[in-house]
Amino acid sequence: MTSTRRIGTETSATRTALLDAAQQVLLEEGYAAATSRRVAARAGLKPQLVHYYFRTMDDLFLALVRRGAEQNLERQAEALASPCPLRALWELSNDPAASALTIEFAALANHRKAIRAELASYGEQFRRLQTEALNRIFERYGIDSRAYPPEVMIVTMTSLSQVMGMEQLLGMTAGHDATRQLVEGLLARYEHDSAGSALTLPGGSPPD
Amino acid sequence: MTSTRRIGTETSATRTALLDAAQQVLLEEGYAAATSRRVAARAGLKPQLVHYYFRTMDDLFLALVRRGAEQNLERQAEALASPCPLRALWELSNDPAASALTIEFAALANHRKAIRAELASYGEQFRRLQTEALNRIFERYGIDSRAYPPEVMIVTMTSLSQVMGMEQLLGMTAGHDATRQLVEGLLARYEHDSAGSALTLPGGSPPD
DNA sequence: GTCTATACTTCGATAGAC
DNA sequence: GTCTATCGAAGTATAGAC
Repeated sequence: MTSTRRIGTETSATRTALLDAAQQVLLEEGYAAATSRRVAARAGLKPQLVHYYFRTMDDLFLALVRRGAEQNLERQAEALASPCPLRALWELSNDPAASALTIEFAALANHRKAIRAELASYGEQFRRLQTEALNRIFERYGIDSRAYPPEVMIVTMTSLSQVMGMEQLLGMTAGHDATRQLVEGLLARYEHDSAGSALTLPGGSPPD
Repeated sequence: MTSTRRIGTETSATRTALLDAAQQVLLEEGYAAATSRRVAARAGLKPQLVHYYFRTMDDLFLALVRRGAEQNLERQAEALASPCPLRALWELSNDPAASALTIEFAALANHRKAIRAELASYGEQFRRLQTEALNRIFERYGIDSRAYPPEVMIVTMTSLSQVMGMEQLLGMTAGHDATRQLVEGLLARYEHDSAGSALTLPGGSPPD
């Protein structure tokens, strides 16, 4: 039969601290460094607590994927409901920390079946919600959905922000400014930037 | 002082076997599984040989990055010199194995300074060669480089193939077909597909 | 419900034998 | 020039104490 081993509560503050620590380690040092010892050390706790609250490391990563995805689903819903949904979506997807996390999760998913399934499931959910919203938005803006389907815009925006974010982490920036300018131009055609845009402030945007 | 420890020859067949094994493990199980023991086991050799030929695991990964990049630089040069350079570049970047390797290396580079530097250096080199070639091609095809700069096309094609390749590995395909169709349509506007296209040919081209 | 003592496995790396 | 014997550190996970 299955073991009688017990497991910590989902509402425990210690559990949350471990998740936070795991996310930090993942972002700063990569998933190969996200070991039970280092995660616990980051949280100022004993390594065995990781296994008490998550049993296996896979379970910890799964919990992290779920928590992050749920947070992002909320943020995306807000973006899509905002007065400038295209721009809001673009800025949301240009969060560098999110890019870094996605890379780690993608690499992790490449050889961990459970994580791959969870990530794919959330990914499809994101894309479905985006596509539904864009269908309505394209209609509102009068964009021809047959010549330029909403899914294509979604895939393109997602790809551009993801890869440029990744390249930026490596220190590569060739072609980024020109690409951003072109995207901004397209967005401005449909959504005038009266709602404060951090990316196109007059006077030129400050470098990072 | 520096240690007197010796190191294997660059031309050794054993060394090449270890590089091949490392690449396989990286592709199939991810970089966290690419340990000296597993790489050696895949090659049918003793783990200590990894450290004899590469001293540290970082050195092994660096050698792998260099070997892969040099191979790809050659393939890209051929593509750019072909009669349909845009299509050749698109098909080259749509190699799924290359996408998988890039993800692993990117994740690896996120927390290993030496690898990040090497990857960024090669990345800039790729992009520079691509941009130079596209400048000539745009001129030949009569594309307005100011409205649509070559770097933007490079970044866009690279991003699309990279992210769609990654998503495909996860099992996500929403929006891919429509996006590919649109890209193919754009390419066909400039380059008629008389030269065999591996992606659209019935019967397909043989895998490597 | 929460945490610790402990077992056992695998890791990177070196010194030294052939 | 090539490979092996071996070490100390770090990894996951469980059984049992508070």
